[in-house]
Amino acid sequence: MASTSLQPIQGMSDISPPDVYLWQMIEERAREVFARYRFQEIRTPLLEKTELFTHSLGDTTDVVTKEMYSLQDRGGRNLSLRPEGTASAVRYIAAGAEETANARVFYMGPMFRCERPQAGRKRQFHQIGIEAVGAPNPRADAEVIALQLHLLSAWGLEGAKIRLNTIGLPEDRAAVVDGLREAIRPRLSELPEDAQQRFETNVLRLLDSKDEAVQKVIADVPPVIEFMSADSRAYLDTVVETLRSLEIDVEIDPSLVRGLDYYVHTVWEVVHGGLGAQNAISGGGRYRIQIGSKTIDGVGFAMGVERMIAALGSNGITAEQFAPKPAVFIVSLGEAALKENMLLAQMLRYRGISCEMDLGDRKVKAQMKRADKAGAAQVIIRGDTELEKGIFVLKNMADGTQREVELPELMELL
RNA sequence: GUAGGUGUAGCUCAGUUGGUUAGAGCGCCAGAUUGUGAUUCUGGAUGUCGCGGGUUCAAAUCCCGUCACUUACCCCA
Repeated sequence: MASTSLQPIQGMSDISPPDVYLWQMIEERAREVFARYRFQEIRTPLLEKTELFTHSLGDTTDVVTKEMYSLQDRGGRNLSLRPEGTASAVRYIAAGAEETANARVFYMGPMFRCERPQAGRKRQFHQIGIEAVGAPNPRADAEVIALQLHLLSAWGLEGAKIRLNTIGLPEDRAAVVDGLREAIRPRLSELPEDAQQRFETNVLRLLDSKDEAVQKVIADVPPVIEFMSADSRAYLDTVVETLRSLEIDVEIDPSLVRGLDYYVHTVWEVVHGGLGAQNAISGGGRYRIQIGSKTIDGVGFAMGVERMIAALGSNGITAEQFAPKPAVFIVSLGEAALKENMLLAQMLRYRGISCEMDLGDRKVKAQMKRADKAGAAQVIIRGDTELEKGIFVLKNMADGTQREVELPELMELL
């Protein structure tokens, strides 16, 4: 058992081989898909002014009030590790000129939230996300959702579902809140105490409560869309219609709400079974963020990589399947051969052939065993006898056959 | 912040009402005739039983504390 001082801090973990190969696969395929949809990568700092997050996410949201890693630098500036990626991306876009007005960007990297860790929740976790900036257009929302599904299939994920809803425009918010309160008020006494408080502070949040008593009341409440303007309803209709024409199946979930204040219109979540309580692998939506003197409209999503990996794992997709294997393993016997084989290995590596060898003076059997474990397709055996004759024994590990070859032929066969 | 669970070999875990040399499987290393890998057989190494204190003739086992991990609530990816 490792001593505690050797462990990373709570809620953060090392990603080591072979796990890292799954991460690489996910990142590589994401880049391929993003390129097809013409999204470009941006890399923003992990540390930002705290106010960037309080202003864009909402200064009463849980993420901002109790989950940020905040600190003061030596100049007394209030800084925070980013708890999500949209704020930074939008800051970058708002700072730019005309050409970024319709930016399509993606990012991947660590995010930080100082919460109690549990299944599917780390304090340092990783997100892959995109932002498509531009005036609200329901077709853009649909395209982003289509991209999201494309990603899932590129990764080989089965069994994910999309839940979609609208939370309307800020102008609708008052009507929605009033409408909900009106509908719930007669049964307020049925709710537990904390839910009654939320009735006052944030009624919307009651919709996705896990509390049975709350759900019972919510079940009889009309869907939020009924309190919205005709425009907001038409917006959702167009999103759904566009998705249908792309043959994308979504489930409308009137109870879906989001925890960040910047969302408008369309919001959605990708959920997957077999993940534990945190079953959302991705959250997305359309947003409107005031930043400086500008208002940025956009639509995007962020996927939790750790949760994605858990979902893939429940589909039987594991890191081992993506671990690279050496093209060739070199077995040596004798001092002179070992020395020559290191030179051979170097030459092969410079020619782009991945190659592993044992630098000790272990027995052939032990070296063969290691070659097998490493998954080498072929093994070169060269001892002092081969060295004298100027030949190489090349063994095919799959069928066990082997032959003696000279250097030119060896190079051809590798 | 609140509540439950767990902490024994590199990994997964067993350890019976406290009883003396703490186990298994996997992995690792070595051997089964001379330089050949998935199998089989034989042998071997490795533990401050999370840490600290207490009860006891005796503690991995009981009690207290502490740390870590884990699951769930809140909320979120």
